[in-house]
Amino acid sequence: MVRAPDDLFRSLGDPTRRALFEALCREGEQTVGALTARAGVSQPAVSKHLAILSGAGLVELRPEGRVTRCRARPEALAPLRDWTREMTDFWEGRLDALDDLMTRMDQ
Amino acid sequence: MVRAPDDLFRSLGDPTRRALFEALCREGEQTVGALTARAGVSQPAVSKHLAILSGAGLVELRPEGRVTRCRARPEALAPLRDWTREMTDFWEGRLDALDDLMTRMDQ
DNA sequence: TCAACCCATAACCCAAAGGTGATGTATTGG
DNA sequence: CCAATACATCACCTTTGGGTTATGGGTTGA
Repeated sequence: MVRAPDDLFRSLGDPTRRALFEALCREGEQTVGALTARAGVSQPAVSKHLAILSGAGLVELRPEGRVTRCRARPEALAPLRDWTREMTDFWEGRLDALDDLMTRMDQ
Repeated sequence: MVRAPDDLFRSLGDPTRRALFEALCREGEQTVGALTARAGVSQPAVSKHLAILSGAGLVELRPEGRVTRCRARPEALAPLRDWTREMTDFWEGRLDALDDLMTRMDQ
């Protein structure tokens, strides 16, 4: 089993990166320049963040002429969803087991 | 709208903390000492991580005599689940809108 | 009571991460 | 063809974060 969620959590842990990803999800494809305009940080910072998001599979970077178009890949969130569900399931599984135990003890 | 997921992503971004949280979800309540035994880091490090997890609401610390019992609170993952769903919904919403546009253009 | 135990806190170190400005490299409009 | 544009990369700085050892404060068994 891979440590798939690791890169995801790490990438989305930074508020600037989360904001970039959110903007792309909400508003669709945008260029690096457009993202930089509202990011509140410099263009190199945005480029670096986008590279990290791209590395985690969360963003696709598509160079096109002299601009680079960026689009979100929300499918990449799947391992994260799976992980949270797994954690909750473990928890509820243990509760069920406890419940069974109590029931058997009652008899 | 609060930025609730921020603390969650940050907390779970560290592999050691993720492992602690996972252990508590899988195996239920444990003392700090028991967690330290397999954490691969020192006891102070574990205590610090647990404090962070507790701050994010992911873990409940219950001092009891001279031990401190720790249990996971998977309910705290809810904002994370909501956020991922929101991001996916935005994405699909935009796809639907695009679909509608195409349909209308076809006519 | 007192020694052993469990844990939190303090003080500190070091690597990693996020930020910047400067610069390089294609690309394109005029 | 040349100047401007868009972005990546470089070199560097500062802060943050995770790690450690040392220590202190409560709790408990002997």
